[in-house]
This record gives sequence, structure tokens and C-alpha cells, in this order.
Amino acid sequence: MITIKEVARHAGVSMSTVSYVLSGKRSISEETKRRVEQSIVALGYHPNAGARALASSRSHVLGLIVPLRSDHNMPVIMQFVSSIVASARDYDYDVLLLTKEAGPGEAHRVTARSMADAIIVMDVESADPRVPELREVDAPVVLLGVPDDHQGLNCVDLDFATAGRQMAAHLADLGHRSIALIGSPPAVYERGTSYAARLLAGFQHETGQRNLPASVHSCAADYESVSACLDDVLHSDRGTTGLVVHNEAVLGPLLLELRRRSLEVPADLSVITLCPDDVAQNLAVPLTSIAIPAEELGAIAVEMVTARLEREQAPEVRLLQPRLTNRGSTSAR
Amino acid sequence: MITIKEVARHAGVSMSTVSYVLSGKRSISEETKRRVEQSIVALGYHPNAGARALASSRSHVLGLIVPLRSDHNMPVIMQFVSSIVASARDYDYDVLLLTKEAGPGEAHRVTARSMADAIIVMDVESADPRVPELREVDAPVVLLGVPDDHQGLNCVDLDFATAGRQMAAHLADLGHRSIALIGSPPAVYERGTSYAARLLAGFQHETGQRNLPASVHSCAADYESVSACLDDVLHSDRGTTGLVVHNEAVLGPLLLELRRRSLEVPADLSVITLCPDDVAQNLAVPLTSIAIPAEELGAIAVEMVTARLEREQAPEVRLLQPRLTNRGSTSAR
DNA sequence: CGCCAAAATCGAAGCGCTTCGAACATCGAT
DNA sequence: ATCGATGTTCGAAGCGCTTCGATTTTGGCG
Repeated sequence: MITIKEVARHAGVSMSTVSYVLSGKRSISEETKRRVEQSIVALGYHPNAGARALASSRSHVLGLIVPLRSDHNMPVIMQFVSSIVASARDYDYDVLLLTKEAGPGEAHRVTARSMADAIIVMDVESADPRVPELREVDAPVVLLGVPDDHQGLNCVDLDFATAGRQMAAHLADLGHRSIALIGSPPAVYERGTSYAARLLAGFQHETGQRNLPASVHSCAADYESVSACLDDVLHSDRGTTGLVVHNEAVLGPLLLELRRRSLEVPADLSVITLCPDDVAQNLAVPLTSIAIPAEELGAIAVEMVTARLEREQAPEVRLLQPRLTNRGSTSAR
Repeated sequence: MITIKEVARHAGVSMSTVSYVLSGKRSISEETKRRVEQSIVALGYHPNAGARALASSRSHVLGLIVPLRSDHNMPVIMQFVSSIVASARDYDYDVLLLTKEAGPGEAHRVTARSMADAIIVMDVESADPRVPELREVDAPVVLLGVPDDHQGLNCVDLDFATAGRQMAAHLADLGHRSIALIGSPPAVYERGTSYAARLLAGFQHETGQRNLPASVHSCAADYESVSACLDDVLHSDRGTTGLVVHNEAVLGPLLLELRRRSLEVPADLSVITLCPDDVAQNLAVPLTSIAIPAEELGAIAVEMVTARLEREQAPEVRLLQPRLTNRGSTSAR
């Protein structure tokens, strides 16, 4: 193993000089810097992470708690993970993979051992049992999602309430007089997934304000449930002409079933949804949608956590404003 | 920060004694062990990972290279990841998340810096460009998948060739005289995903041996492609009565379309597939299938890698024998 | 009762790096 | 020539742990 000592000898300088060339924490003459860098390449030197961590008390590792067996949407979760890992590398951090399933205490374990400098937590629920312990962690923590009690914690999320409001408003502005929301299966609401509840609240707030009749439906992803749900939504008494869908898994079967019933989108039914852009884009009928900006949310989480590693900062909740893309699946009535 | 020194003082022993209590590498009297353990709890001691890694030259971390943006099956990938992380923890290892997208050299980077003791590589292709560099990594490496040239590398995978043979044989034994294989979209074969090719080879080997007419179809996951593919498969000239499906994403639309055409499984068409058990189980029609044993494969990979960390061992390719579960979706003819 | 091997414990030397104060060199201003 | 000020480099002290040889304790046995 090549050590910094050998690099120093090869370049004819002291160890500390090599260290400063690497870290840039003190000024080094161009000439010396060049020589050192050449030696590093010539010898194939790679700094030892353990030694570095020990001496600097910084592991340059971020702990990421991921729901690996969750029922919901793996692809979206992957988008988050992917963006977090990429952003972390931009800041010169690596990512330690922790699972939600491994239970609480993981955040504490890795920070107490100085395996990670900070923690990012995915898939946060309204009444997330991990919250109290996360609050005790002696390192920066950022949650992706907003628990009910987020006192003293950093959170990043899409503004789902506004998203719900916007989607309802979008349909209302187009003249729809009766609209429906298809959400997640009951289990998701029972579990207290905060985003589902927040979107619902925004939706109902807007329809309430406008005095619009609005029905809300919980729906599972299988074909039968979708069909049954659609029967309910389209029940003639309602006169529903606009549909908000907040359930990615339902989209495919839904469009299929609409076609089977010879209902055109948007001629017979306007549909707007909230899902990742690439999903909305690639459906049988591309749908007007509000994006789940996984990429940005992940990047922001990393940025927050690294910022707090640099300097103390008060906890903060950051809600990303929704972005609506029109793909022609809604029309005036 | 509580250090081993303070634990030693609190327990009235030397640092080394505490260390030996923790590692079990030398015998310690029951009495002393108890005292030390009490002190550890009392003080809330957590060993510093960096210091430990530096002194022992073992990070107790496994690097895992995951395809985070791949087109294919996220849920299956997650099953692998999940099982690997869980197994790793069983052996007291943590997992550093590396992405396939970050490019080659990641394995070298983390091992050269002693951030990870060994590497597990997912989503390996037939002619995987990473293979040469992985061979150079100075640490145990295990690939999940078998590249064409696996000289000197450890590999773990399902025996897809045997799986292909078994599925063909299963249908043939039931008296089917003409069978078809629905595989992945062309892109997957072009990319040289080794498992697809190996299954195909096994399938053709078996049908060849038995002199069975057999057609092979490449198929994308969208409804239109499935329908078109089915037209082709069921073309009356073929007289196809048995179907092997090696494409998880196609299963849902396929069964839907069969029902639409009023074709019963297995009365009109016997169907057997290769996919995770829980998927086969929960389809509209539960399917007889060969499992993708993600759980076991992940566990084996971890076991191999840790074994090679203990003692030098010759590289090895381990192919898991397929396990077929009958769910009644095939019948005699 | 003394001896010796085995068991238990200690002390100290690193592991490879960062960081701080000090030393040295350079140079424009006095 | 002299003096700071500024820029550059060095030396050494740790960071918290593991590990190895040495030392002490124990207990069985002649």
C-alpha cells in the first residue's frame, strides 16, 4: 500500500505538504503542487479512508435509509436513491445503504461509530416511529417527507397540498362541474403516508372553496379493483367529467379499461395525475401531470445535509412547488 | 466522544483488554468480560469505525454496484439489494452503495482507499465492459450473473440454461407437441444480457432433442406488443398449446389479453414462466413457475465474499439449480 | 511446597492521515 | 541594510483502535 509518506519522499516534500496539496487547506506553490501531483499519479497513491476519517473526524459518507421491501413504487424510490447517490458524489461523499427494515437505531449506530457524517431518511410517514430517535442523532439529518411532528428536523418534500389544489383547480378552470380523485389503496392511508393525506386535503380544500361536487376513491392496482372503482367514479348520478389520479400503479389498467369502455381521453373524461414525468409521458395516453421531482428532491436533500455539515443551521422544512405539464389529457367542457 | 480508553478506566482494565472483550480474539475471564460489558453500556460506548479500520485494515464494509437507472425490473433488483444488505449485516458488514452508472473504477476507488473490503456486482452482462477492471481489483469480488469470460472471477447465478430446459421439458412431458417461448424485448438480447441468452439456449436444446416444433418471440411490455405477439404465437399453423414466458413485465397484459380472447389457462393454453415467486403467485391466474431466487442468490454472494475475506480461495462459479413450483397453469393435453 | 504450562492481562508500538504552531524564505517599504 | 508582512513548507502531536510480545496470575501435579 502506497502511503502519503512515500508520496512525500518521492516528491521531496513533507507529509503535511502532500496533505495540503490534497485538501487545498493551505496555499502551496504551483511548482510544489505540480511535483506532488505527479508523484501521486506515478505511485498510484490512494488516501486511506480510515486514516483520513480518524484524523479529521469526517467519514465523507452519508447514511441513507431506504425502504427496500415497501409495497409501493420501487421505480420512484430508485429515482430518489439514484439522484441522492449522484449528488453525494458531486460533493465528494459516498453513500452507506441502510434499510428501513433493519429497524430504528441504524441512524444512531452509524453516526455514533462515525461511519457516516449525516443521515438522509426516505419514506417518512405522518406518525413515523423513527422520528424521536432521529431527533436524538448527533449529526445532521434530513427527511424526505414531512412527518406530523417535525419539530427540530430538516425535511424536504413536494408541496402535495398545493399539488392537490392545483389539480382540482386545473379541472375546475376548464369548466368541469363534478370531479373525482382516485387515490392509493386504503392501506396507504391507514399507514399514514403523509403525502397522500396532504394531497387529499389540498384537493378537498379547493373543491370545497369552489363548491364543486367531488368524490374520493381509494383503489388498488389490480385490474378488477380499477374496473370496480371506475364503475363507481362514472356512476351516472355524479356526472363526473374530470379525474385526478394520485396512484401511479393504477394508471396503466385505468387507461386500458377506459379504452375497453370506449371512453376517450379527454373527450369523454379529462384525466390529470401526479407521477414522475417519464411515466406520464409513456402511458398509452400521455397524461397531463404534476411531476414527482425525485431528482430535485434528492439533490436538495444532499445539499441541505452537506450545508449543515459545514456550519450549524436551524432546522428547516422545504416544500418544492409543483410543476404542471400539459399533455393534452384534459380539455374544456 | 467516549473512547475505548475511558471504557478501560471505568472498568479498571487496560485498553487491550477491552479490545479483546469486543473482538473475542483472546480469552478473557468471565468476571472481567462482565465488568467491561457493563462499562460499555454504562458509558454508551461505540467503537470508532475509522480507527478500527485503520488499525485492523478491515473496513467491515462491502461495496455493492447496483444498476440504478436500468430499464429492467426494479422490484427484482430491490429484492437482491435487500437480501444482500440483510445478509451482510448478519456477517457484521455494512454496505456502501455504488452505482453502475457512476462508471467503472468505482470498485477500484473504494477498495484502493480501503473504504470497502470486497465488492459485489449486480446486473452483469455477457460481455460486460467492467470485467477486465474487476479482475484487477485487489479485493474479493463476486458477480451476480455470469459474463462470457469469467476467468478468475467469482460468479453466482441461477442456472438459466437448466431452467430453460426444465420448462420446455415440463410442457413436453405433459404432451404438448408445439410450444413457444416469449422472451424479453430485442434490446435485452442485443445488450447481451447473459441470462436471457442462456435460458433461450437451454429451451432450444431441449426442444431440439425432443424434436418439438418451437417458436421464439421477443416481446415488449406494452399492451399492443403483447397482443401482437400473441397473435403470432397462436397463429393456427403452429398449433401451439404450451407457452414459456421469460419476461416478467409481459405477464399481466398477457393474461389480460388471453381472457379478453376467452382463452382459458390451462384448458386452452398451458403457461409456465420464470419470475419471482410472489409475482407468479399474485397474478390474475397464478402461474406454474421457476423462481428467481433473489433472496438466496444475494445471501450466497455475501457468503462467498466474506468467505474469501477469511481465507484465500480459488474463484468459483456457482449456479443455483432451478426450483419449479406447480400452480396449475399447465395441464396435460 | 515448588515448578511449569496455560490462562489472563498489560504496555507500547504502530496503522496513515490531518492539523497546528513554528520556521524559513521572499520582498516591498522604510 | 532592516523590518514586518506574506506566502510556503516542515515537524510533531495526536485521532482511537488493534495486535504482539511480555508479564503476571492461576492451578494442577510431582
